[in-house]
Parts: sequence; structure tokens; C-alpha cells
Amino acid sequence: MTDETLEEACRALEQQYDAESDSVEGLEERRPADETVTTQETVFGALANDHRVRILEALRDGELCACELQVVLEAPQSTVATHLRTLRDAGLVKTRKKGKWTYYRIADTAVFELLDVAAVVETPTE
Amino acid sequence: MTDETLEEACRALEQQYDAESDSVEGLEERRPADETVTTQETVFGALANDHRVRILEALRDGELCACELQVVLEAPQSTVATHLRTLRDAGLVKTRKKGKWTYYRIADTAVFELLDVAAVVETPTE
DNA sequence: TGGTCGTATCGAACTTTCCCGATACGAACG
DNA sequence: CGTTCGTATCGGGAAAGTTCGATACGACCA
Repeated sequence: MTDETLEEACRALEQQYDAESDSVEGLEERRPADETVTTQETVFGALANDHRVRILEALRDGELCACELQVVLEAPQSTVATHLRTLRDAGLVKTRKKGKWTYYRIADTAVFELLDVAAVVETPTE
Repeated sequence: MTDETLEEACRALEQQYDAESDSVEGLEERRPADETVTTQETVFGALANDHRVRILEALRDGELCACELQVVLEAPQSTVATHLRTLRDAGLVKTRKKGKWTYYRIADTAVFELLDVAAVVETPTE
């Protein structure tokens, strides 16, 4: 990871900055806390899937049980269950058990914000 | 994909709803537009990586060239270049060429919102 | 107690993503 | 020109994610 080419890049930059106020050290302050990055990666990772986005969109109007989500996704039961597990592990949905049913709901309004903001990003048309 | 177990789930639900106002049809209206989901998936997919989140965080304070980002990430040049390509394809960063340098900057303030909102989601501690 | 139903997990094939050395390319400079 | 430097792409092996049938488990009911 820390290899030769990296050191070269550092040296080249030091040369470029030369006697300016900024330096390579300035770049190190652009590094965020590991903890924060881990959280972001977990959340985005859970959102980075077709089926899981559809599940969350379906839960906008209120909770649904696993078998209802199965109908929404048109996917096998085990597939849906796996995705629901992923969403729960990431903290995006919460569950409520009633008898033999498990109801899923959005855990935090932040989820809506994420879905809404991502939807309006202008993605290039390749 | 559309298999036997799905039909069973539908039948079971129809039975459950019975003569209620809601029905299986109501679930179909919970399905978002394909186009929207594709955009969301692209955006979240680009964000779902350690290195790429760090790049975007580093660009909060203004543009940086590829070699500076290489220093921030402490990763090989080709690895950084690949991530930058991914971010650009998703529309999250824009580029500016000056001589032999390529400067990267955040394409849309929506990116900041996404990073900020994701950072405060409460992820379970397993 | 046996059977059914909704859900969760396992296991294994399959797909996608990631990593990074090697290589290619364009700009600057001698 | 040839060389150097910053960057982009390629190739392919490793790692992670996805899918889904089979199976397990708990709740309910007869």
C-alpha cells in the first residue's frame, strides 16, 4: 500500500509547493475520521442495490411485512429476507414482530433524505 | 424470477386482505419508477467505498489534482485513478485539465448532503 | 402432537467489484 | 526529436456481493 510511487508523488508535490504556505502536510488535514468513513460506507453499501432501494421506497408509506415486500419485489422469499437483513444491519430499517409476521419500517427520516437527494443527482448519459 | 413461491405469497395475502379496501394491487403502487431507482443505485454504488468517500471528503475544501489525492489516500496511482473514474461516471465529481494536471472537484452540493446525512445514521453495533 | 405458515439462515454457484503492476498517452521541456 | 511527468486504461487474480433452493425455527391452529 505505502509504496515507492507514493513517496515519489510526495516529493514531486513538495517541489511544486516549494516555499509556499501550503504543503503536503495540508493534505493530511483533509482526511476524515475513520469512524465517520466506516459509517458512511456501511450506509451507502446498504443502499447500493436495486432491490434494497425498492424496499425502502415501498416503506415510505408505512410498514410492510416480509411477505408483502416479496410481492413488491417479485423475488423469491430467501432473496428478500437476505436484503432485509442487510438493511437492518446497516440501521436503515427496524422490525416489529407480531405473531408469525415481521413488519419492517424505515428506521430514520435520514433514509428519506438520502433517497431523495440521490434521485436528483445528474448522472452522465454514457 | 417470477416463480411459484411468489404466486403463493400473493394468494396468501389476498386471503389475508380478504374483502378489505386494501389489496395486493395497493402494493404495486409502492413501486418507484425504474429510472429513479437506476439513478439512486448508480449514486449509492459510487459512494459505497472507503476510498471514494475519502476522496469526496478531501474535496470539501476545494479542488485537488489526482496526485494530491494519491497522497491523501496513501494508495497506488492506478487505484486512485480508477476510483476517480467511478466518481466521474456517477456524476459526483467534475474535472478541469490544466497542462498535464487534472483537477477534481465536487460536482454538486447534493454530494455534501449525502455525506453528511449518511454520517449521522445510527448503525447497530454488532 | 402434528401440520401449516411466515420468516431466517445456510450453502454453493454465480456475478460484480476491487486492487494494482504494466502499459499507453498527452503535455511540457530540453 | 527524446525524455520526463501526471494521468488514464488494461488485464487478470483476489475479494466481496448476489441469488435462491434447501432447510431450520418459532408461532399458530386443529
